[in-house]
Amino acid sequence: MRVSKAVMASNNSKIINNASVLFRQQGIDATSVAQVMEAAGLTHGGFYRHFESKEALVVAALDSAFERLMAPLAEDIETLGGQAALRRFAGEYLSMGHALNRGKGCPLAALAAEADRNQPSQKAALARGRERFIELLAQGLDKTVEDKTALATGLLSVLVGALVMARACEDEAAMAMALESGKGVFLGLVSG
Amino acid sequence: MRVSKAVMASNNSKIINNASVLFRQQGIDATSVAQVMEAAGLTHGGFYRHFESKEALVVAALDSAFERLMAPLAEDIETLGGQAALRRFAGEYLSMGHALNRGKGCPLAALAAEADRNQPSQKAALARGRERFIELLAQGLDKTVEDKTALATGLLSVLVGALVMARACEDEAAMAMALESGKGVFLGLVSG
DNA sequence: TGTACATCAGTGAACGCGCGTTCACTGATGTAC
DNA sequence: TGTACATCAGTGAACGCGCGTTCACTGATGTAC
Repeated sequence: MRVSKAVMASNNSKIINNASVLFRQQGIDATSVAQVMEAAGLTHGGFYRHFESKEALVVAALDSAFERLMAPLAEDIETLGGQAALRRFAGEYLSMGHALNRGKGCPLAALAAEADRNQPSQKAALARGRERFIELLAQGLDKTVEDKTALATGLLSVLVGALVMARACEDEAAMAMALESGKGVFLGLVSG
Repeated sequence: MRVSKAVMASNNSKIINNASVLFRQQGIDATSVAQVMEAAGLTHGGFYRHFESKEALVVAALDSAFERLMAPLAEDIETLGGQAALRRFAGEYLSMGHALNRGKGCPLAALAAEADRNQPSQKAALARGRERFIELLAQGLDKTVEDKTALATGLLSVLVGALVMARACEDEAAMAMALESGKGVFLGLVSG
């Protein structure tokens, strides 16, 4: 039956949040609309009162995941200063916790390869997140850096590459080495 | 009807090669057995004379893709020497051609995130390729490098990360910057 | 080398299944008076 | 503020579809004599 506007808004958030986690954990194609709705405590039939299609949900889930990943970095840049914020962010991004918890992690590492191949709207959401990410990293760089965007682009590649490779490891020692080597490269580049 | 052993072996190769390309182009889940068989000029029913399951084909296709990617590097290390071979390899790996041609490119960049989530045999094939890749890169490093495996691990992250991020770009300028910045980081690390 | 026959690679229809999406229905919500 | 009613969020069955896999069948291959 009909629910109040407040409940519907809450359900909408639940759908997006659960989808965001499930997509990153299992992949987009491997996650069904019914599964997302069940995780949100609803039945699958009601999905289309919230989104026009699964594709629209994917875009909303990607945007939400990017927002949650980057908000803390944006805040840290304000409060701690650029360099300290970048170092702290890299420490968290390249942590075992992040490598072992895809569902709450970086959407680029989890979904770039898949979303890339999907509909243009998904590829666009991905490219949007990637650009905001680079802007934010560039913002944290020292003023003396010549081409901030170029360096930030390189930093992002290091972060994403190290995380993806860490997750491709079968033992924790190799995983730790992938993360550590990435951290070393990142810090070396930031310090100049 | 029955075909000769030679024809069957040729068909087997065609199945693996076409699967290898299609998986990288479209993703594993998004590529059907029927599609692979059609690309090989066969009908889907005969698939199970060649492989026990789709999963077994995925493993064979991954192994084949890694072999084709790394064989030229192994050869170059022998003939050109380590440093020159690594520089040449990075130039090809981080080229627009590679970024635009997923189907014949690096299986780590195309499939790491997806194969990781699939059955253990697929994750193992991926980890196997990753390890061989690191060994080969380490082999190309200068003798003065302290921890070759650690550095090679970092190099691989840079390669894969830059390629994945380049493919996530919507315009070619951003794509070129992602590749170039990755190349810069890679060469800086190799030169010490 | 020639013949008779068992083998089995490839065919194409069929299977059960889960997918994204649609729809008639329900009943609480929100609104007009 | 109270009442009558239109709206619409959520339900659960149903849709067509493509998937991985199975199977009876075909007829050329490979082998035993």
